[in-house]
Amino acid sequence: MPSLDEQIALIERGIVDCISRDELVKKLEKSARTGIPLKVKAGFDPTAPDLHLGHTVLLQKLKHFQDLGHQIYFLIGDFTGMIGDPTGKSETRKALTVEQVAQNAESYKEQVFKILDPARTEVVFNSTWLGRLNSYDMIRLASELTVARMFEREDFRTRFENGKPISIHEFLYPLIQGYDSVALHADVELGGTDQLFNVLMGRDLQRSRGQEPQVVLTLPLLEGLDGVNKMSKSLGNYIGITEPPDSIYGKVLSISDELMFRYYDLVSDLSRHEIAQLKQQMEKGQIHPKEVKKQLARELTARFHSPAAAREAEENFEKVFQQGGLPDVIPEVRLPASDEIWVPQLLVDAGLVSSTSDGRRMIQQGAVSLNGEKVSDQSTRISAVGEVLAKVGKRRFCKVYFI
RNA sequence: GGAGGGGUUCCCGAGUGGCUAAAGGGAACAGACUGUAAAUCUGUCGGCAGUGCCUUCGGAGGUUCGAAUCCUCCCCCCUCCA
Repeated sequence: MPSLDEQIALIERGIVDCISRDELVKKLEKSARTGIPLKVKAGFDPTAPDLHLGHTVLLQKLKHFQDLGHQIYFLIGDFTGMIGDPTGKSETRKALTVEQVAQNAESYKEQVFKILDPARTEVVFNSTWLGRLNSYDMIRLASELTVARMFEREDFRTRFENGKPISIHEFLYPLIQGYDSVALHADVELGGTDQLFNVLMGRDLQRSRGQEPQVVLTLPLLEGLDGVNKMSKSLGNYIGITEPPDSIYGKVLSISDELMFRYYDLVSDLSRHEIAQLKQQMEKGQIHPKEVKKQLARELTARFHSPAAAREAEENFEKVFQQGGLPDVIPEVRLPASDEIWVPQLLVDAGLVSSTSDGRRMIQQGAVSLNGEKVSDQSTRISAVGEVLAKVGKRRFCKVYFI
């Protein structure tokens, strides 16, 4: 077991808020003394079982606690998932069925254990205790806080001020999340900085029910590939941890140089010292920025796949994008043979463009080639026999077999 | 319950009878450039065998030669008053 100072240093790496540090120290001391591990909780939304790099910031921190011998509660918010979130502010979410939740949970486990140690992770569902609350319990829970307190949360306040709808039940979400901490007797809760309000709610409720309040740690939100918005599936600016090696590698390499160091800070296993060194060498011109980025891409690809897969992804990338070659794996499509086929139609059938109009546009823009020959006339027809390699833009390929 | 405001193409948002497939911005895609799928610049951005036709402006009807724009009913959202 590392010393208390070492433990705290590890825990504090990369975090934004720690409320409060004194309490954290006391809990760690007590745990060391009694040999009872701390209960560390983090909640996840059951509607999106595709974890992305942004989630791993939090998972890495959970891993730190695990490495220090503490107990992780990986909480799946299936109760709220089954109710659905009808705010409609982003996409309207549909309520999930019991089967879907179970399925998603399995998918979660598969992904999460790429990072966490299954032996020290308890996957829990908040429907276990929330499903047992009756109306009376819910109203009593709701009586424990005020509307004014709710408006402390920026999201609610701005939506209200901008005339955007807020459903009553949205006020219940922070309460429910806080109640989870009560039910689990959580010692520590982790969340993104956007969750600060919600996780603090757990402290209030624990206190009002005579429990020792949990320590709250918040982690920065990882920016998505655009470098501006937070990484999220709905914005499409994410790197999913189950994506194929080529895709992970390529996406990492596509980020800006500035964002690259943000990623290093938040998701790399390198020490702060090593990162600072890389940065310095790059600024001095001793290392090319691209090399620094490749290193990150290799590290992350290897983490979610394997070092071998990372090497292969790198070779593929260089082949395709630096030398304009072809990737090893090209999607294949079989189409019925015929005398001739209009090229835009071929592109639609091959799934390379969404409509023949789109296909014509691509041809106009000089983006289409067949067997390496650029197609310049949008009325081009080819005989539909044998096979043809169709390419749209730099990275949309399809091998078409006419049968 | 009363009064007022609003629902536009993937998103935000302009548009009050024809010149509007609908400004502008964002996203996305393509081309150039580049160490990169970054940045920048340029272009494209409803569908269709095609410069013509079809579908689109919350929904359904109606007025008109012609409607996102006018009328009727309905659905949804917001604000204020009660």
